[in-house]
Amino acid sequence: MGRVTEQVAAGEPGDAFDVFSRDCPSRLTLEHVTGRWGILTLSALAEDTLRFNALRRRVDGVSEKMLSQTLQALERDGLVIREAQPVTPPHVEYRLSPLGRETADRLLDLIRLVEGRMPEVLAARGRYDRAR
Amino acid sequence: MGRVTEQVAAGEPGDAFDVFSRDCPSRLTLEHVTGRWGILTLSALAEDTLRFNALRRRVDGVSEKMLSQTLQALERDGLVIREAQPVTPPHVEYRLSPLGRETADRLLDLIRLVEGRMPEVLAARGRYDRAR
DNA sequence: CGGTATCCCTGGCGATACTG
DNA sequence: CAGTATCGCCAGGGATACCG
Repeated sequence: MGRVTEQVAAGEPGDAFDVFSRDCPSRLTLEHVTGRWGILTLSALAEDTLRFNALRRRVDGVSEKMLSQTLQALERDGLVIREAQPVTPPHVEYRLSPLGRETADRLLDLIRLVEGRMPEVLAARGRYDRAR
Repeated sequence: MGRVTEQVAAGEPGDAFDVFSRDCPSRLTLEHVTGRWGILTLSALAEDTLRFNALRRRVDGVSEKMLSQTLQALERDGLVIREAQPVTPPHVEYRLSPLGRETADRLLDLIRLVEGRMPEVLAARGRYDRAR
């Protein structure tokens, strides 16, 4: 189930890029998307097209360097589109590509679930910690 | 939008745990879930209840230490249930809690999307790299 | 404004060895 | 089998300074 090594049956195209195998490129992309700053960046851009510093304010705690790196990785993977207008002062906007939007939708689903169930999580933590 | 600091309006319970703010506990849980090994562990357990070493084999590349740490964090957050039978040799099974299953479902959605769109991603990378 | 370059250091992580 | 303990590396990431 899901462990195709050589060729892919037509109709199951996903199996060619199985994230469960160590050096599949899909694992790297998944890490860009679900990384500490990637997930928050994509989710922020799902709400709005944003400029660099606006994004930096929205993603609380991210450094300039990490935001820059994150955006570059996401742009390279084709999830984020960078639009620079050659004016002074510079004006650069970041927005989601169609694929970026589909990805962000999934991430938002996940975030909403986690946020909404935090009371349950906190209760579980209490029980776990008390048990030792 | 989404930035409640003190109290929550009834009917918008998610906003109490906004992942966008730096020290919200939900951000930590989200990192456990979407972390490098967390996402793969949860996804593996979505297919099957698994024992430690079976899990280790399924999540290609994970070390014993990291798998152990990952499982502890997920158990503490109430996403994974650890069931130990006191026999020799030890027999321990890991499975998803109801919340763990809901979470894993979202992760699988995301994984399937990324896996299925890798050709698109790879093409974007090619374009990006050629442009410099 | 929108970044890149540099420095520096912590802690994430792998490797190895050991235990019940 | 199912882990814990210990060590040590190096890359992820923060802080700061600087550039177009």
